[in-house]
Amino acid sequence: MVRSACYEKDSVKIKSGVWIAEEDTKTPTFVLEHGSSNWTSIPKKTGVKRCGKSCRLRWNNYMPDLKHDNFTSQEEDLIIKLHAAIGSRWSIIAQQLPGRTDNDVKNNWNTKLKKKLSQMGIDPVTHKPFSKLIADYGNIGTSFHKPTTQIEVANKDFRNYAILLKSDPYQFNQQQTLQTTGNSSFMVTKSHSDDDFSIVKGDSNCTNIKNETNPTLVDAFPPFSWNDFLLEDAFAPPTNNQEQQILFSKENVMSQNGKMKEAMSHQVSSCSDISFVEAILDQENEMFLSFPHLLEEPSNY
DNA sequence: AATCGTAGCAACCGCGTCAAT
DNA sequence: GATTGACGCGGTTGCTACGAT
Repeated sequence: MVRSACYEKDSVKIKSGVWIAEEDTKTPTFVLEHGSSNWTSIPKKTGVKRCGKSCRLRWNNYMPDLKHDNFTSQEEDLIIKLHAAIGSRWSIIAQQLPGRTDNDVKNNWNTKLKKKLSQMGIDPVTHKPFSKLIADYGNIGTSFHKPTTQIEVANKDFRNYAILLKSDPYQFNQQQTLQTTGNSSFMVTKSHSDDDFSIVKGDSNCTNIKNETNPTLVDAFPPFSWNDFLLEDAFAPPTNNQEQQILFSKENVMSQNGKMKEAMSHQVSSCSDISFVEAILDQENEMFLSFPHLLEEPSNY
């Protein structure tokens, strides 16, 4: 189905462009009084000649509790770290920054942070130093390995998130939720009083989730370093030494999946609407637990 | 003073997903 | 199962302000 995002309905001319004061008064007043359950009806009820989508966007960007001042250096650091970990998922990143919208975060990234990283010699896409990218360019084809299985992808996500947690003690003293692959999300909790943090795989609709603690994942928080913003090379095979030290080795991931599975089993009792996709992923995880050799390098056909 | 280039921000657009019919 | 409509997200564009020439 192809149609314009904002189309004319009932012969009402849809206005576009900058919002005027009158429109800015009508829409928020209506939303505050009646809620925002049906955006398409709001233009009709308020008399504003905008499409519902436009009203929603305007409301989201100008809700009363939003900040409109410049980003602090702490906020910018957090954006960089989160971008390194999960990429340009602006809505998720914005959830970690109270009072900021995804549009704010995205604009700040595009106008300031990308340049900041580039000036420091760091590629804002891969979060690697340009020098390393150039060096790696010469090695393309010799050691190319993409994460292909569900567990390997999760492994990469966890490794990135572990880097994130390692490098940011001030932000992650509370429950944090990050969406990773597919419909899944992982909730990570950490406290400053000990070095433990817990990971559970969750569903956004579920509120009663039981945690499993894993004390081995992060041992200590080193001082801040820009190196923390650099992603581990996802395509390079680990050296023997790295293989031993890596936070989320296959065994760890399998262990994690076991724990997540266990955690999820607690969830099932409280969440009746666990998705079909999650069930399929469960089956896949169970298969890999039973047949660990399947985690080995895929065959080249 | 006029022109040009750039940065920052607001809004639009297209697509994917989901729910209702 | 197919269609339709609504919502949410990320990429992109356009406008405005401001500084440099």
